[in-house]
This record gives sequence, structure tokens and C-alpha cells, in this order.
Amino acid sequence: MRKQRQKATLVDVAAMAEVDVSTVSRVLRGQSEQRIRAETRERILEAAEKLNYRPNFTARSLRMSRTFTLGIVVPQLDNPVFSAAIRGAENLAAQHGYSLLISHRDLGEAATTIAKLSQMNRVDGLLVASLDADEVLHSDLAEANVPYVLLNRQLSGAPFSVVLDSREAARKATEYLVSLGHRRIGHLGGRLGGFNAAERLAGYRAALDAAGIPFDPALVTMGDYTFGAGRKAVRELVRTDATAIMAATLVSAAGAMAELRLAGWQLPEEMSVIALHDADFAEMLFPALSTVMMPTEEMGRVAADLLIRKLAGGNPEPVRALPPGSLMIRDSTVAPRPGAPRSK
Amino acid sequence: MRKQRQKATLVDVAAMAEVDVSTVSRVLRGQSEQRIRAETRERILEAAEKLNYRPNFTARSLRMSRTFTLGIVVPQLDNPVFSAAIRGAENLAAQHGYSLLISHRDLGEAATTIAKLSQMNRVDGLLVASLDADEVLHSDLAEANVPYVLLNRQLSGAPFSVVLDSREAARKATEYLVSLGHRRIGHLGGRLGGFNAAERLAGYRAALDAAGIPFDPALVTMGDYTFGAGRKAVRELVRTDATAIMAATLVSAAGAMAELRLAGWQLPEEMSVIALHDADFAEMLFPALSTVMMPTEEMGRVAADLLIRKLAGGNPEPVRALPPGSLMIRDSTVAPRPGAPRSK
DNA sequence: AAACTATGGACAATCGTTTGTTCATAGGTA
DNA sequence: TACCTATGAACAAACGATTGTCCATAGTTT
Repeated sequence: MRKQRQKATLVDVAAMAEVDVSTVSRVLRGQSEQRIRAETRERILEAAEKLNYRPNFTARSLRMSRTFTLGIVVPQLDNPVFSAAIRGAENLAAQHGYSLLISHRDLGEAATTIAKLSQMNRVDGLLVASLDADEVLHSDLAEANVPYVLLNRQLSGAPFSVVLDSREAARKATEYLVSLGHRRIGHLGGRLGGFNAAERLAGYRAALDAAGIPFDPALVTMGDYTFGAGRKAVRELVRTDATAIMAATLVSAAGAMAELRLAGWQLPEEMSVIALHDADFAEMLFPALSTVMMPTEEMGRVAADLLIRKLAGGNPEPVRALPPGSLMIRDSTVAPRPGAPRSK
Repeated sequence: MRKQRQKATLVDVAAMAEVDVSTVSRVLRGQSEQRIRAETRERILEAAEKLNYRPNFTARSLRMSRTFTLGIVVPQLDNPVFSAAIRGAENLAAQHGYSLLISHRDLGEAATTIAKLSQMNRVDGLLVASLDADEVLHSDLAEANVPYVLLNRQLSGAPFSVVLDSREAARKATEYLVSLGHRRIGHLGGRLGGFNAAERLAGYRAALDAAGIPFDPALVTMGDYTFGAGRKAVRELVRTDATAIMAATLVSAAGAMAELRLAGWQLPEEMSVIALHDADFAEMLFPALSTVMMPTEEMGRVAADLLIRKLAGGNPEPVRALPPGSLMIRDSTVAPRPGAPRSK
């Protein structure tokens, strides 16, 4: 037996229950329960059930001027950081009856995307992740005229951000290398000028300072966060006497390790490597990569929560910093060899 | 100077241009251009521009009973296969003015998700990816009563599928190993009973047959497609005289290589490994993994295209099979060593 | 000059909800 | 008995577009 093909509307339910649509609406929304006689409520509920009634979201949206949809803009989808954030955001959104509209356009087109989503009232608010602080983005968001939350980024003028405490994460990672006995520690960082890159560098220096190890600029290389950049950057590091590397991301660490292996280095004996962020693929590398976990899924969740609270008329705190997670000690970090450091 | 805070509606534009809203609508939708005087059109366009008018998507959706939104349901987000498919789908959808609503719930909840999205008219159609053929899914989709396309899966009763030709991909990968001189080739496959697993096995056998190599069941191990399963499965393979492995997925190949290395094997000299699918991380492994590329992004694009054509009233072909892409020869595949195969 | 026909736009209904307001009735109070 | 007050539910007006229909006007035909 087939359910009726046409979707039932409030009108249908009202007709069957012999009441007005407004009454049906009130009963089904579950609000102002007092004003409805129990017997009437029963009748309505029964009719709705029998007709398999489901509210029409579009109509509700139009009437309420709210879409109950959040947009999330990410530069790339295959990056575990973003996919975790999306997962977190979607979970929280779903809990509050919101859906997630996704857009992965890169920054060039992000402007268009943001404009489209917001100006056409497709979303109530936006979650925006980006790879590097982009000022165009900012003005577009300002003009878009919808509430938005920045992910792992702080921009002057942006109302809300949720960021990972990358300074503390970098400090923690470096501190661990120090605790293993390393004193010449390279840092494979991100673009100079980027907010997070500076934060990580600060954390790196803090750990060095705490251990009384002098800071040596020659041990710091900057690049973007790609595999290729990791490979390239490590070529500078091998000319120093570094015995360990603290890399900003998994992929740059992977690049570094690949390059070192190609150059004939024994890992981890001749070079320890630790990276920030964690994902399944850390353990697929060789040697399995030690990391400091970062709560990226949590970041997505918190950002969505912030946005939804804001939309509900709340007044959430403008910026939330999430502390790093635990140290994942795998096989890529060992104590430095007692002898002289390898030199090329 | 700030744009007016309130978004302009058709009514505002109509008032400024001193015409009826219906006229404005017709002009702005660009249709039936003949019936409007050029001078009037000018006036309307100008007013719309001046007011920075943007159509309200929700209102349009309600009136037209179409959301111009596609839902995509994936079991996981961090899997490169799915993120590529999403990327492809989103790109194509955007080209046609559609947005993508994402949902990553795993199968248990997929039912709920599907129901929610479709019954509440949030989407016009669904793109559904799953890890294993799931019958619950099917009935839920049938009841959902919206057009849908299955990704890389065929289910009896499902109206549309777009699949990757994994049989041909497996054949191609195996053929390559044969061409290198391997004759004892292991296969690390997926769950027996799964549609794709059977296809891959068939491709594997086809390549063997073509080369006149007898099929040996001992060389075939099945499991799910995870890293752990790859590790476990390879322990059986090392007891055979296999000199090469054709793995169903990147991660299972990664698992196999990790396990082999731990057992002290020299890669790729003592064991060649090739996998189906390709992603950045294939080259981050050690040794960099040879693969047969699979057009997963294309799959997403084709699926979205199919769905949109269907929604437009077209009559697209029910199933599309996409041929595998090219062979990515990296460092994990070499000719077998001339001597006797290693045995444990 | 009368009648017809395009042409250009206005009118109005509609999509399915939500929600402020009104209204009838019943019970309670003075 | 007359009046007031809750109570429960109907009425009706939105939300902002799309689209079928109708009606002037001007131009064309006979």
C-alpha cells in the first residue's frame, strides 16, 4: 500500500481534523500547549500521523525569514583539517535543526560564493575557513550582511572567530623534542605574515626559552603548508646541525620526511620529526608521525554553536581559542644520537 | 556610504520603476523578452541596480516548488574518494544554479537524514554515496520520494547510478604488474559480496587469464578497506610466494606496506604494491605508491549532471560507468627480484 | 469609419507556513 | 439575572516571488 503521492500540507491536516490550519500549526510546533484542548490536540496529531504530514521547510523559511541553514565555505575539501571542521559543524547544526550548505570554492571565487549564499537568503549565517588571511574576503563578508564566524583566523573587524591555540601546540611539540634531548631543533613553518605562522613561531621560541636554548633563525624555514614546500624547506635544514624538526602541518612533515629519505637519511635515528594536527594518515607515514592533536572537529562544532547562539539573539563571546589536544607519540621522534650530528 | 540595511524586494523595485511587480519579475527572470518595451526594461533594470536587488530564494522556491538544492549524503568526509566526488558535484551543481546540502551521517543515521532532507522539501534530489550496499538505505530512498542517484553503487530498484569501472581498473593494475614480470600476484580486496569487490576480483582474474597465469585463491584476501585490514590481510600474503600486491584502496595498500616494513621487508624490492584510486597522499607514502587513477571527481560531476537533467524533465540513462584513469607509476612497483622469492 | 489584432502591463491568485487578533462560548462572580 | 473573564479556536494577514488571465491602447486592416 502506497502512501499518497502528494505531500500533505497543513490544509489537508486541518481539513481532516476539522480545525483551522492555525490550530494545526500551533499544535504541531508544540508551542503554547495550554491553549489547545487535549481532545483537539489528539485529533490533530492523529490526522497528521495518518496523512504522514511533514512541514514544508521552504514555506516556513519564507514566513519566518530564516532558512535554518548555515553556509560553510572552505578552501579545500580533501584537507583533513577542513573535513573535520565540517563534520563538527554539521553535527552541531543538525542538533539544532540546521542544515549545512557547503561551498569549497577557493578564495578567488569565495567572494562570489559568499555573495550568492547570503544575498539570496539561502543561509542564515556563514562559517568561513580560509588558508591565509585574505582581506578581500573580509570586505565581502562585511557587505554580505549576514552573521559569520571565522575558523582558525582572526581578522580585524570580524565579529567572531574560533581559533586553535597554535602557539601552545607549537610550544608543546617543541617542548617534547627538548625533553627527548634535542637542542638543535628546526621549525618548518607557514607563510611569514600569517597569523598562525607567527603564533607557532612564538610557541616554538617559548619552548626554547624555557629550556635555555638560544634561538637560531637559521633553523627556521617558512613556506606554505604543502608537501612540496616541506620537501624544499628541509633542504635548508639539512645544511644545519638540526637533529629534529617541528613542522606546522602533517603534509609539510610528510614532505620533509620524504625528502630526507630520498637523501639517504635514516629516520627517525638521524632526524626526529613532529607535526601539529593529527589525522589517520599520520600513522600511515613512515615512520609513523608523532603529532600534537588539534581539536579541529571541536572547532567546527564551537563555531557552529557560536553562530547559532548569535542567530538566536544571544551575545556570544567574540573569540574562542581552543587548547591543543594530547601528544601523539608515534615512531618519528626519538632521542638524538649520541655522536656528532650528521652533516652533508 | 552604506547600502540600505533592508534587502530590497520586487515590490521596492516595482515602486521605484513605477510598474507592477509581475513586470519586474518577468524582466529580471529574462524570459519573454518580447513583451516588454525597451524603455520599461531599462527603467526596471536601473531601479533593481540602484536598490541592489537580489531575488529571495526562499520565496522563489516556495512558489516554484523547487529548492534548487541538491543533497549529498556521504558516509565520511575525510575519505578522498568522497571529498573528490563532493567537489565534482558541487562544481557542476553551481554551474546550474544549484547548491549542495551536505550530510555525512553514517549509514545508521542516513535513513533519518534522507528522510529529513527530502520529506521537508529541503532538496530537489539526492546524491547518495555509501560504503557497502545497504538495503535499509534503499527502502528509505524509495520512501523518500525524491529523485536520487547512487554513487559507485548499483542497487536493484535504484533508478540511477554512476559507477567507476573497478573491474577494468583492477585489470589494468594487475596487467601492469604482469608486464613487470610478476606472476605470483596477491590481491587485497574488499568485503566479499560487495558489488565492487566482486568487480575488482573479476578484473584481477581477467588480467591473469590474459597472461596465462593460473588463478590461486590463496593469493586473494578480503577485508574492509581500512588501514588495519590492510595490515592484517598482508600477514596472510607473506606466507605465500607473492611478489606483488594489487590492493583495492590506497589505505589498505598503506596498511600492507606498513606491515611489511615492520616485518623487515625491503620495499619495493621484495614486494611491489599497486593500488586503485589516486590521491595526493599516494606520493606521501614510502615508497611512493603506484596507482590506477579513478575519476572520482568526475563521478560526482556526472551524478549531479544526471540528477539535474532528470529534474529538468529529461530522461537520462540509468547507469553510467566511468572508465579508470591513467596508471600512476611511482616507486612502489618494480620487477620481481631474479632470485627465489622471499619466504618467512 | 468600424472592427480587429498585437502589444505592453496590470491584476490577482497562489505556494504552505506562522502568528497577531478577534470572536464565541462557558464558567464564575457580583 | 447581568456582567466579566478565561479558554479554545477561527480569521486573516503576512513572507516574496511566479505566472495565468485580463484589459487598455495603439496600430492595422477592410
